[in-house]
Amino acid sequence: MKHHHFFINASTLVHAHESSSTPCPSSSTRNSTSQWHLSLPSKFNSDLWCFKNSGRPMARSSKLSASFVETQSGGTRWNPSTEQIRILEALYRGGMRTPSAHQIELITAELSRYGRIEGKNVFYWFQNHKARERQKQKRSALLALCANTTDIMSPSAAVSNMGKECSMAGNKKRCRSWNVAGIDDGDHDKEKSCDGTLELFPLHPERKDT
Amino acid sequence: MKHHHFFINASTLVHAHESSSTPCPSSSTRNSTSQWHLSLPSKFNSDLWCFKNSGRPMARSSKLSASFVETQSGGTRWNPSTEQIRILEALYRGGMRTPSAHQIELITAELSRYGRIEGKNVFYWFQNHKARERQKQKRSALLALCANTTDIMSPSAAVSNMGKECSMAGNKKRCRSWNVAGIDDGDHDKEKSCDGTLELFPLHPERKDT
DNA sequence: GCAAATTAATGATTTATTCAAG
DNA sequence: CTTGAATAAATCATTAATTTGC
Repeated sequence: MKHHHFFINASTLVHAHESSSTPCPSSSTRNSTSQWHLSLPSKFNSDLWCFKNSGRPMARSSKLSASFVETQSGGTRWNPSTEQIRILEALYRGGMRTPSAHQIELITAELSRYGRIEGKNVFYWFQNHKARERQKQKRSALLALCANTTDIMSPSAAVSNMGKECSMAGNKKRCRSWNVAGIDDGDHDKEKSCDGTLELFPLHPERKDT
Repeated sequence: MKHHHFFINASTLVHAHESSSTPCPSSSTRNSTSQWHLSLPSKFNSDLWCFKNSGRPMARSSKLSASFVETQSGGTRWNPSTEQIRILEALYRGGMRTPSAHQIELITAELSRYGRIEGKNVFYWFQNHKARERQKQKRSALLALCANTTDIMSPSAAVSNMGKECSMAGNKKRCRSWNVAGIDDGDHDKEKSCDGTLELFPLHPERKDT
């Protein structure tokens, strides 16, 4: 996980000619912001941010596999070149986390010199990278913490719980019971009282430490 | 699954009471609402919510600050366990923001099963968590705006623009452009340009493909 | 050595939150 | 209370690594 160097490059940059079919919609309706129901922030909704998968159908089904996909000009997902990755990581290290539309533009422009790339790729890259860095970090933190506070009773439970909110199977079903004010989870157990004041908890189902 | 684990604790409340040197007047005036200039809802004024640091003297003296104010039972400040955090966050997500005195009682009772905890810990946790969530959000909003306007190469424009809604005004000096709020990696390489506006890239150092 | 099979990474989408404006 | 804007978390899907049998 340390070294994601992809030896792709050159092949991808074909983009230029292949984009044949309506790069960004085109013709008439370039203002269609919803071609991607992606919940992109409005700032990304300008036609600049069409994000239409470079305009192709996406043919995600037929499994044309390796046959000629590798001509990736446009049929496959973005495959960042080493240069692109290097730059993106440098930006990330520099503190960039959620680039603005304009920044994405610039970045895309710059990175396009190293292979095909679109704004959405940059956008997603930061989203994913940020999330995964955090995840990585969190995990180690939790593990450390977990080691310290074994208060959960069984390490296994603790571990499994780490990521999930209260899926502690079996043992402590009392999880859903405190859903106080609003936003109900939907899993209505008998214990739920939702009135916020009373029976916030199962009221001492068991005890477990100190 | 959220992950804002704040290891808050009660340290903050120190200031509140120490200022007047009447920690929890208690004895006679239990109805004194102002012992904590914290804007505690009146409902917290019952003696139940004296928050007298668990009944100990509280060393109301000068600047008891962090020294030992939080010397809860053991001598250290509250250190929430993972379970406690998990539960508190679940409640927060469930919509709880400012639990009533009764709710705090219940929550404290429940959480005490996972480690030492007092009502004030719960109370302050919600105060802090709410505040920090808001802060975090506001900051990212500002940053986004900042990033947008200041963009990559015209700080001036940016500044003028952001005056309108970013209170960050003056003292924020417009952040380091991208440098978000979050968990900074800390591993900054030389390429960091931190001014965010200029030299996002080496600006075309060379070319290498196509 | 080479591919099919398997696993690990990571790009792309969807879903759930948050706060606060209306 | 409802809804808009924005983001983060969770998840889906595909590509690259790698393992394995020959």
